Amino acid sequence: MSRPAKPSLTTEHALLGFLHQQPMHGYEIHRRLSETEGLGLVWYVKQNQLYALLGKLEKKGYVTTTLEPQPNRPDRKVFHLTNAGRETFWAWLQNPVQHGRKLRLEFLAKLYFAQQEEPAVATGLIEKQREACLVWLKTERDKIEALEDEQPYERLVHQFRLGQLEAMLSWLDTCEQALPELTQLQQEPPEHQVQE
Amino acid sequence: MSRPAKPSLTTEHALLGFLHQQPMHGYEIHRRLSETEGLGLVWYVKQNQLYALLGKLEKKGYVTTTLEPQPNRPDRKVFHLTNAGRETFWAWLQNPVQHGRKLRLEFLAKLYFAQQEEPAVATGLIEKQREACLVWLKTERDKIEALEDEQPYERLVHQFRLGQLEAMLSWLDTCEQALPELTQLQQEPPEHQVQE
DNA sequence: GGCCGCATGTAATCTGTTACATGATTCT
DNA sequence: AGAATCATGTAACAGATTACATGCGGCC
Repeated sequence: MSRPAKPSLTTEHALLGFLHQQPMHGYEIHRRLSETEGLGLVWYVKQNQLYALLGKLEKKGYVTTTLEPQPNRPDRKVFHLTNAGRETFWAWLQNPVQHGRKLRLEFLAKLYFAQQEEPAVATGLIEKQREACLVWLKTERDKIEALEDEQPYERLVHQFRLGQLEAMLSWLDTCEQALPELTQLQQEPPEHQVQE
Repeated sequence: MSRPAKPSLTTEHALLGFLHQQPMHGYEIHRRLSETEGLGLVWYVKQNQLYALLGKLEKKGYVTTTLEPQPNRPDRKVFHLTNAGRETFWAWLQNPVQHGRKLRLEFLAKLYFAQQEEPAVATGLIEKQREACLVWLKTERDKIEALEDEQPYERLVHQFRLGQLEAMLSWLDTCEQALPELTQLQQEPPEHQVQE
């Protein structure tokens, strides 16, 4: 009788984003993640790990698979999003990351997919992330003030985090300004076609 | 006939720093890492993982152990640095970290131990780290320039990294300025005494 | 009586990496 | 002839996390 348990929303949910665009087979996802453009710049997943992750997503019921025979090649295993998968993806996409160190990978991945949706999705994500960052920032500032002039090492630690957070916040502003430019690219005709 | 292989210098070498101060048993190291002061603020290692790491360091020949009987308690297993351990620690301590994401944990750990040595050790570490960061900074700047106005997502990715690096560099300056304050604390009498 | 501190670990699990395996086609 | 591309994986190992295990003394 185990309940679905917590979704916990980690980076692997980003894979659902590819299937949200259209059903896709593993090799194709790997090809996209291997490009030096797009998400591949931020997140590279090794081929074997990718297949393992896709298998896990199937076991959790986020995707189903169909086999597409190829002449003289192994069958393509095409992954399709289920409703549960779609819901999980949306939840993942719209929630900010809960730690500063996750901006580098996970937030950038969210932004990548958010930017391909309605502009409002990306705007909302950025706004929520900014709020989260501001809370962390305040915490660090308070800690630094509380330390005053004692414990110089501890102060340096918090100043490091503070500096990183300030840079993140100012970068989030840059993101917001770049959004129109970002979303207008989506209007151009798609380049990749999976079905023949 | 396997050679010692590369030392590879990871965070676990930080443990050697505790033993550099004086021989110590596992529980004592854990106690220090559990404090909200000092290194514990940056690096928390779970008890069982700590024992595993210490065992690994012993197997690699960086430490030796002696048993110190306790009345009504399990024997203390006291770890002592070997010459190999001392050399490895110094190499780890003096070399900058090789990726920006390692500043948060590993560089801060290096700084913690460096600050307890001669001021020149900390100064040298900061300077080397600054040089490494400047190289990364230049790489990112070049990439951003090369992109010009195309590929706005890619530009955002590099701008994120650039912002983090700039914050790191400015923080390294703060570190250097804080050094005198930091090292003068070392002159005060030690608070922790292991031997009775 | 129950929890915290002292002091040590082992075992099972999860996650990720490296290496290995297959087999046809197209490019150089 | 050899390498790269297409397309899928398995097996072995390394690392960290979680849970489990022991046992005494002192405090509330």
